[in-house]
Amino acid sequence: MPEPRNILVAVAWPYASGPRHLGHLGGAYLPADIFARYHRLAGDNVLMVSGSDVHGTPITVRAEQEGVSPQEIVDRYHAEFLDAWDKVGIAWDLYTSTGTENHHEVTQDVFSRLAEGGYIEARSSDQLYDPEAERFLPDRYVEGTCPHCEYDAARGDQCDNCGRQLDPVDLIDPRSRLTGATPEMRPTEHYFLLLSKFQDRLLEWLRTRQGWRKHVQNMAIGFTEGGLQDRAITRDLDWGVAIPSPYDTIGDGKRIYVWFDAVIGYLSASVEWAKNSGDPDAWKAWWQDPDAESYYFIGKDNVVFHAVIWPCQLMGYGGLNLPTDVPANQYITFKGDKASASRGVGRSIGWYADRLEPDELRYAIAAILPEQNDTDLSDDQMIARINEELVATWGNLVNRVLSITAKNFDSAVPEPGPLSDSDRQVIAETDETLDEVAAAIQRVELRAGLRRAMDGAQSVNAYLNAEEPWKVLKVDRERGGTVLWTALQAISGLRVAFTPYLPFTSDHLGEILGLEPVSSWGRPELPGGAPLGGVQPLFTKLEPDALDE
RNA sequence: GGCGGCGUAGCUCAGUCGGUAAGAGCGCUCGACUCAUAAUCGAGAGGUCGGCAGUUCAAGUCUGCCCGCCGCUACCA
Repeated sequence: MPEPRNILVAVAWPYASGPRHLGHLGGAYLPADIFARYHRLAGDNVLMVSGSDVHGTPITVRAEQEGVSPQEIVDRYHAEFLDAWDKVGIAWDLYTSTGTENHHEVTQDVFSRLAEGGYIEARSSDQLYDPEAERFLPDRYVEGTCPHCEYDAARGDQCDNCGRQLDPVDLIDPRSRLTGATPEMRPTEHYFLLLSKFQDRLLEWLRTRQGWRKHVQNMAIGFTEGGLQDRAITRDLDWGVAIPSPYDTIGDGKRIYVWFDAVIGYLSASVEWAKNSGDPDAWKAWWQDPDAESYYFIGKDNVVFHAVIWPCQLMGYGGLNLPTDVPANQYITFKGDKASASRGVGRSIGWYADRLEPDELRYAIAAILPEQNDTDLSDDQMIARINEELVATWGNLVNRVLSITAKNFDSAVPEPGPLSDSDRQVIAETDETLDEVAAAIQRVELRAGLRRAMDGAQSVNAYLNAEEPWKVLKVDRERGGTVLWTALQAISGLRVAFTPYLPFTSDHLGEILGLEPVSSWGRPELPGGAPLGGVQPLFTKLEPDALDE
């Protein structure tokens, strides 16, 4: 057995400003879960963390629109996310939020350390100020008429009508979203992260990464080559992590802004997990041991934050591991449109989880993970994949073997006679399948891994068609029983290969076969004579209208 | 506008360093089987690899231009 590896599975922090949809599930949460489940079975020490991102202006804007506190918005969606992870089986070691005291402390520590290292400094700039509310306004708090399309409710950062990036000073007839007052420019002081100081080191690091997805590496290198600009990390807000002493002297009503603290969540969540585990230093095995590995599962819109800015923060802090890989996914689109909860494209994870068995949902998404390209998905395609691949190939294989065995051998594993070459070959192929699925998952080629497992199931179906045990049993009971014994061994192996993808039915199948939950990456042998549970389908075939509301 | 990614069979996608005759799954057609959730297995049809031009003995792969989609463009994260 190889030495266990310490593997940090860091998953994008969902923004608690609205429901998350299948694009998020396929972009980050499901691939991370598959990857983490595999490594746990392979005996590695996995720490998989994430949490709800509770800061940022979309949350405060929404709260003001609804007339509630930001915390109420956050609590609502945090609870929804927890429910979704439970239903879909996303098995976190810790799912927390950026609203914890621990997160604030860790963020402040990172801030202070970077400031001590000379990587953060205060600068003054002119910002829009609301004279009635007596506060500075983030871009999103300013609205007005878009200079491009004349849409009259364009936000200061972007026009929702024509989609263009805006600068709030370009807005025609700008007004404060708080009071309607006309904003004026006033000087204000903020802290800047001096990204420019990391430019050369970062570029050298990015250029030497091995095995990264091409689009991720190129995007990060291209962005960095364009010149890293120092970037403000505080805002005139009262919702966010407080600026730590002695740096809290640049004026009232300022907080550390969300993009700086959100990525720190990976570290703070690891620290929180360690505290909970009873060993407050336990997180160091994933962050300070140079042999530890870290994989960041995110969508492609987040590449710059995870492959450029977060590594800079880590370099500046010192002594912490940089990402081993950032296997960012592209997008799942729905009939060509990017999924977007705010635009009503693509329904929430919970909506699907209420209508599909969790493993059916997991299969439908895992089979089309957008690892290289944007991938289009529709409800009809999901149903077709579930029925025609998952149910027909894997579900039916299990069902047909268990059915014949139950009828002919009184629901027990048959005692095998001498094995033929074809018997040995099917079992050997199953073991190869396990190896190849493992290799694919380690390369974070999760679609390919699932495909390989399905190929394994097809091989066993072909073996059964060739051996025809239902005929053989009528003339040679021992030989027929040997074929079924062989098929059961193969199913036992394939079950393990499918476990990272289909954990619920893996457990169910284990109960039927009289096996413990899968705990290692290898094929458990089913001894002749072992009792089998009742025959029941692993999956239910879906009606064509199963997702029609 | 600038930077990056992508465009391959009806659908969803693989194609490494340029190299037999372009691949998979699903769908479709035909055949076999009838243990199994009308499931399974086998065979087959189906592609001017977005377009044009170029480099090369050889281009899906390299170069240029064009068309289309997506992301980033530093106050969404």
